[in-house]
Formats: sequence, structure tokens, C-alpha cells
Amino acid sequence: MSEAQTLAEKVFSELATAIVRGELAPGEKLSEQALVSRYGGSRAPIREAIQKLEARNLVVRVPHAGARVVSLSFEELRDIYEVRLELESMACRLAAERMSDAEVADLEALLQEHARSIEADQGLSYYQKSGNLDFHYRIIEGSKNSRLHQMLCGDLYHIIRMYRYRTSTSTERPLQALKEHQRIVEAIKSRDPQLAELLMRRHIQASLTNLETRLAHEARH
Amino acid sequence: MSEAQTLAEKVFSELATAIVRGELAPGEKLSEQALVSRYGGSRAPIREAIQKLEARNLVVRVPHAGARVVSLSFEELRDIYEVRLELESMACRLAAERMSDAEVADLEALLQEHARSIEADQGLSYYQKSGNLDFHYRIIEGSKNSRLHQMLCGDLYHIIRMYRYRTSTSTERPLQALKEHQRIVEAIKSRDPQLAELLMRRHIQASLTNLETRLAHEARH
DNA sequence: AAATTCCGCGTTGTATACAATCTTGGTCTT
DNA sequence: AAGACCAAGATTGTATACAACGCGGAATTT
Repeated sequence: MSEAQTLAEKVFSELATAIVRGELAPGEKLSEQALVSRYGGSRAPIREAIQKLEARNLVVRVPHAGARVVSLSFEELRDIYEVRLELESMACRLAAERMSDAEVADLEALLQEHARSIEADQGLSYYQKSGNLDFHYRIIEGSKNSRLHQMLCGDLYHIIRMYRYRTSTSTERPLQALKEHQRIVEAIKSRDPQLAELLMRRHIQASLTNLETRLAHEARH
Repeated sequence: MSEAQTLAEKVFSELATAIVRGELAPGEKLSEQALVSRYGGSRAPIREAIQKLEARNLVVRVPHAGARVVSLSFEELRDIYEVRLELESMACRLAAERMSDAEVADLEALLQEHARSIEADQGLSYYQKSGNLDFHYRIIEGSKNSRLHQMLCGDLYHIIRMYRYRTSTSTERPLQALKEHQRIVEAIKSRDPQLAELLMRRHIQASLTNLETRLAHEARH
């Protein structure tokens, strides 16, 4: 991702992606000694990396007991989605007010790109992975609210992606999602904040119920 | 505040309150050496404390250059308020749905307490300080959303309180605020989520415009 | 046999020492 | 005189060493 200027940042970055990808299971203990022999360096930068992970809510640390990969309960994950739903709807409303015409045009171009990918039936998995994220990132950036951007992209999304890996890869409805994306952009283009917010809310709500049923199904086993 | 189980936590706690109270000015540099001679201990726990401050967005750290108390621009502070406005309105809506009858009764009792304090004209300053916060905290807790609670109380409120200290102490309209609080509780009591959210949104919007005019005034000097 | 206490080991928290980087002051050049 | 370059000092990043705390198993007691 971003080039690390320090060893601690490098270790943090690697651990973060490892956690998000599920290579480190939720609840798994992060022994400082083990990390030293795995990533090199001494305990000082490793501890710093762990603290950075804690800051992003990817690990939980208890004094004198060590750090563990965060393990969210059903309720906690639902809470996160609930907040994300609200914040991203807000971002979409603000984007409809504040995005420049050029940015809106770029966003339209992005969706046309996605449409071609799906039509060719080749970039289907691509669309599910980075394509979907690209769209949402642009909306968030379009809100022109730095703190909102930080909260959504910096904190919530890592957690969400982490649990996406566990429960199959995102939605299996790329065509439906694309249509919803297109309607959202239409609302932004016509500078209708309320409609844009409403459409985004419904869009995310769909994936939320998707997740809930999936988790409920998983809980039975 | 919370009893510190480790030296790093203790230093963090003291530094945090010092920053919030304005004893450490925004932009001021936090030299590790200086903090060691001020708070004792070695650099290890001091560094850990600084990292915890960074995690809460109270300081900004750049590699090889040290840490400074966060100094927010006008736009950044407005961004934070914008997010708070949305999240706390959301909390109020959820509280109207999820607070127990007992909790609502407690909240009513709290407001009656506040009313007496104001009527006696003695606890006026009290109401502005902790009273106002107590009310908002209870609403947030009433949302029963742990992540929402964490974001509002853990991250945003420290920053907001920090800048309240700089610009005179909160609103000079305790009576008006109390009335608004009472109406909010009424909406919660009658289990009207939409109305509760609307009233909270207006309530915070008032303090937001309050802050904006104050900052605009300050910018002239 | 079950519960409890205590001791030993491993882990984390803290202190000190060394290396790498940035900053500051001065000198030199243009 | 203004700006760039360079070296010394200070500061941060990293490594190693020591201290404090928690966990787990064995021995003891009821």
C-alpha cells in the first residue's frame, strides 16, 4: 500500500492485510516474540505496530495479557454496519451537493467501465472486488469531508472487508448492484441530495440484510 | 479518570486531559525527552502514551519528526461537527426505539434535576459543563450501539471539548437548551424515532451555527 | 476426588544503550 | 546580500536488558 518509512509501519501494514485477508483468525493471539522471529527487528517496532492495529480496532490489547485479533460478536458487527449505513448515506448526500461536474463525469465513466466488464462476463470477480470499492470510495471522497473519509475508509472498511473474506466474497448480484449504482449517480448528477441519500441507504441496506442472513445461516452450524 | 494499570496509560490519561483543557496548545510539540523529565519513567511508556493520543486524533505524529498537538483548521472542525450532527441524530433515533422505560424515566429525572439547578440559578455553570454532557451521553448509550458510542464519546467528543475550551464555555443559553432537551425526551418517551432524530438534529445544529459564528469572529482578529 | 494454594516459567511492561534521521547554525558560493 | 551546502547537535527509531505481572501445573489440604 503506502511505502513504509519505518519498520513499525511496514510490520503494521503486513499484519493489517494479513488480518483483513483472514490469514490471522479472529481471536488468535499475537505474541510479540513470535512476531519478532517472523518479521525480524526487535520488540520495540513490533509493539508499535500492534498499537497501530489497536488504534484501527483490528486487534484488542489487554494489559499484561497481550494482543489478540479482534473477534466481533454478531451484535458488534451489526452495530458497525448500522453506523456505516448512516455515514455512507450521509456521504452520498454531501457528494450530491459538493462533487464537481468533472468528478461526476469521471464517476459515470467508471460505471460504464463496470458495465462493459460485466457484459463481457470476464471481469465479474473484478467488479465484486475492487470495482465495488472504487465506486464507494469515490462517493466518500466526493463528500469533501475529511473526517468522514477517515472514519469510513480508515476504520470501518477494514473491519467490514475482514468479515467479507470470512463470509464468501461480497454480494453475488453484480448486475443488480450496478443498476443501483447507476441510479445513485443519476441522483448525484441531477443534484438531488435527498434522493441520492435514500438510494444509497437502500443499496447498503440490501448488503446488510445479505450479511445478516449469511451470518444467521453460519450460526446454525 | 479510569485507573491506569500501566504507566503508559497514566501518562496518556494526564496528557489527554491536559490537551483537552488547553494546557497544551494546538500545534505545540511533544518532545519525548521533555515528557520523560516531566512525568518520569523512560521513553518507552511515553512513546506508547503518545501513540495512544495519536489513535484518538489528539496529536499528529510524523516519522522522524516527532508529535504535535493536533491543530485543526476551520474546515476540519466543521467536518467533525458535521459528522457528529449526523451520528448523534442517529443515536437519538435509535434511543427512541431501544431505551428501556426505566432508562427514559431516569432521563426525565435528570432533566428535572437540571431544571431545579437552573431555577436556583446556582448550578448554571454546572449545567453548562457536565450537565449538558450527561444528557448527550445518556442518549448515546440509549442507542445500544457500541461502535456508535465509541466513535462519539471516544473520538469526537474529546476534540469538540478541546475546542470548547478555546472558544468560551459552550452555549450561553442553558434555558433554551433545557427546553430542547425536554422536547427530545418527550419524543423518546412517546417512541417517535423520527421526531426524536429531527429535534436532536436541530438542537445540535444550533450549537454548530453558534460555533461557526464564534470561529468566524475569532478569525477576524 | 475436588478444590486450593503456591511456585516456576513465559509473557508483557519498562529502562537503558545504540543507530539513523532530521534540524539548525554557520560557512561558502554566486 | 541571498541562497545553497555542510557539519554538529539534538531528536526519533531500533535493539538489548531487566523488572513486574499473569498463567498453568504440581503438591497439599479438606
